[in-house]
Amino acid sequence: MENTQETRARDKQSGRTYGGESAEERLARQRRQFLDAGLELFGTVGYRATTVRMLCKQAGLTDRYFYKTFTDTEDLLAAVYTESLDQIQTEVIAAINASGNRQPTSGVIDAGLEAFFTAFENARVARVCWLEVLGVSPRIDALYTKRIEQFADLLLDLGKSVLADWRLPEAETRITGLALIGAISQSALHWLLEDYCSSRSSLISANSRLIHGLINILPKGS
Amino acid sequence: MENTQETRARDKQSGRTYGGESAEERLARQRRQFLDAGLELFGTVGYRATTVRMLCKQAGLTDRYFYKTFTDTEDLLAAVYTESLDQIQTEVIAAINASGNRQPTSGVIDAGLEAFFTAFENARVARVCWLEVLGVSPRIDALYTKRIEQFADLLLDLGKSVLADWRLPEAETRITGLALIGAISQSALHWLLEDYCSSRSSLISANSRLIHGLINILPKGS
DNA sequence: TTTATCTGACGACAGTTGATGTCACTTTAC
DNA sequence: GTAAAGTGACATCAACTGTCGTCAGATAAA
Repeated sequence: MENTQETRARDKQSGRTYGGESAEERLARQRRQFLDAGLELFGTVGYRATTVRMLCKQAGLTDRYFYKTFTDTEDLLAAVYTESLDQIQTEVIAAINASGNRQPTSGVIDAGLEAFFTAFENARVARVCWLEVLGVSPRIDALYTKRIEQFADLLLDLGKSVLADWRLPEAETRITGLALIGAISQSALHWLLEDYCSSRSSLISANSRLIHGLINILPKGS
Repeated sequence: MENTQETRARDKQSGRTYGGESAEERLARQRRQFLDAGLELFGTVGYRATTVRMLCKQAGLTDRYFYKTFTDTEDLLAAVYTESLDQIQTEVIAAINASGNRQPTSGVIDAGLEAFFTAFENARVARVCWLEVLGVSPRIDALYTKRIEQFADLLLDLGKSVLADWRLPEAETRITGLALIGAISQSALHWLLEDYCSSRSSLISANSRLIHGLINILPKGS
C-alpha cells in the first residue's frame, strides 16, 4: 500500500547527521534532556504543576521534540520514575553484594539500608518516587505497585538466602515483605517532608532493628 | 465604618429558615453533601480529575454553595481527609480500649490492627487517605505528615504503656513509630491496589508479627 | 399580599493547557 | 550551490477550568 516517499518522509527522523550528531544520537540526547528536566520539575514544583511548556523550557528544547519522544507528561513521569528506581535498585544490590560477609546478617542489612537512604538524600528523586508518582493514573499506580513488589522480593530473597528454611506461608510472606518496604519508605518519606532533620544513621538503625526483630521471631525449624 | 445593612446583607447567610431548615442547618447539610460528594469523587475518579462542576452535580447543589463553604477543591480534600482519619482514629482507639485485657499485648495490638484494616476496606476512604492526598500541595503534605505522626504517637503511647520502661533514644523512637505506621499503611495501600485479594486476617497477622518482633528485641531493663 | 431572601439553571468571562501549525533560518547531502 | 531536512521562536486552535453574574421562580416574614 504505497509505502513510498510520502510515508517514509513522515517517519520520525529520516536519519541525517546534524551538528555532528546522528539521528539516534540526537534522539537519545533529547530524551536525556527531557528526563533531566522531568526529574528537576517533578521533583520541585511537582508533577501536577508541571506543563509541557515548562519542561521544554527547562530542557532547552522546543515543544515538537517533546512529542517526538513522549506521548504525555505522564509518559515522561513513568520514564523518570523507572530510571530513578532502576539506579537505586542497582546501587542497593551492589552494596549488598559488596558487604560480602553474608553470615552476620546485620552487615548485609545495614549496607542495603545505607545505600537506600543515601540514594533518597536527593530530594528530587525522593519526591518523585514517594510523592508525585501516587494517585496519577491506574497505569502509574500499576508501575508503582510493580516496583514496590520488586523491592519486597529483593528483601525476601535476601532473607530466605540467610535463613536456611523459611516457614512462613506464602501469602503472609508477601505481605511481610511489602510491610517492611513500607516501613523503610515511610521513613524516607518523612525524612524528606521534614527536610532531612534526622540523621541517616538513626534511620538505618531504627529500620535495621525492625528487620532483626522480625527475623528473630520467625518460626524456626530443625 | 458603615457596618450597616449593606455589609450585613452581604454576610454569608443572613439567617432565615427555608424549607424547614435554619440557616445553620442548611449550611451544615450543604457541607455534608459536599463532603460525601468529595469522598465519592476523590475516591473513584481521583482528586486531579475532579472539578467543581462535578462535585456540585454529585452533591446536587449549585456552584455558589460550594464557594460558600469551601475555598478550593483542595480545601474540600483536606476536609474529607481530616474527617475520614478522625473517624478511623476514633474506631481504632475504641477497639483498643474495648479489648480491655491490656496485659497480653497481642490482644490489644490485633484489635487495633483489625479496626484499622476494617476501616480501609472502604476503597474510597483508602484511596483518598493513601493515594490522592499525596503530592497535592505543601499544605496537604503537612496535613498528611501531622496525621501520620498522630498515628505513630498513638502506637508509641500504647507501647510505652505496656512496656514499663522504654529505653530507646527519642530520635529512634519517633522513626520506629513512623516506620511501623509505614508498614501498616503500605499493607493497606497494596491491599487496595490489588483489589483486596488478600484476607484481612493475613494482613493483621503479618503486621502483628512485625510489631511483636520489635517489642521482643527492644533493649530491656531491670 | 407584598417584599426581601433563598434557590437552581444557565451563561459569560478570562486564563491555561495540550497539541499542532507556520515561517525564517541553519546545516547537511548531492 | 541548490534542494531537502533539521531547528527554534512564535502563533494558533479548541477544550477545559475556576469564578462570578443574571434571572425567573420558590419560600418565608412583614
